[in-house]
Amino acid sequence: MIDPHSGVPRHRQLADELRARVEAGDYAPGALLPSETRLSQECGVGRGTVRRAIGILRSEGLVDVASGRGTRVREAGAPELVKVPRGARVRSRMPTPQERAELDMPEGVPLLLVLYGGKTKRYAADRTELSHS
Amino acid sequence: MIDPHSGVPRHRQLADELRARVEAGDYAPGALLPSETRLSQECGVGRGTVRRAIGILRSEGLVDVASGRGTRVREAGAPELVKVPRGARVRSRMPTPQERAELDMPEGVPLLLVLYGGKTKRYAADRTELSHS
DNA sequence: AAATATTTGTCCGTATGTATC
DNA sequence: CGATACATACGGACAAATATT
Repeated sequence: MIDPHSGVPRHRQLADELRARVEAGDYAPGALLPSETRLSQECGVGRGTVRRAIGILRSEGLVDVASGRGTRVREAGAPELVKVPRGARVRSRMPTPQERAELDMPEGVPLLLVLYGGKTKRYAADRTELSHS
Repeated sequence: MIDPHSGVPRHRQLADELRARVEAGDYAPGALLPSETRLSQECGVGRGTVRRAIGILRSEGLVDVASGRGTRVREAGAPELVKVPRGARVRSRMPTPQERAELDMPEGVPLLLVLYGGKTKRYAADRTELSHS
């Protein structure tokens, strides 16, 4: 449960708790989490605190939140394999909102950047795996 | 400036505005952004709204917030080059809090995962560039 | 089809604590 | 010490999206 005097902020405690439940399979992929109001009541914290906790899981790419529907554990799809040419460089960073829109990426998912010959190719990291061969 | 009637939430408008200023070099890397109270006054929004906007930039890895000091544009350090063996696979995702601590990563920075021979090596994406040669 | 309930999204105001200058 | 600035947290109020009846 949440301990207000532990020194750890409550929204972090709650995020840790929910993350543990997800990783333990307590909430399966695709399953709905309890509503914000419910979690607020059951955990004895304000709704804003619940939203912050869920915001953390969102930015970690662990859950998907949809207005009016609720919060679901994100399902991991099999990644597409992309071959990278020899000598290419690979980096990673979070996408700009524009890139997110263009590649139709959910929140909390990083970009994979392949730099080669002065050009840069972008891939959504939740759908892509790079291989060099 | 911020238009309360544009349909776009104010904290998003402000985040877009600040991001644009950063990318335009208006706030240089290492420079301090205006304080939350200042932004709040100048933009005519609540301080909570300012904090949410800055929170977005934080999760994008664009700025660093330090208690009592202010909000700074993150400086991009020269990345270390890591060589990747042939046949290895590369993925990327956001780190768990534990991984963040172990690798001493700031917020909003993804992980680079190199999978090779059943093992997985982790790198902080803001300090690492992968190459195969 | 329509009304209602549920759930998330936004915004505000306020209060308290902690770190820095 | 005081002033400034960020961090956390709560509460209330609506709005918007979706689900349900």
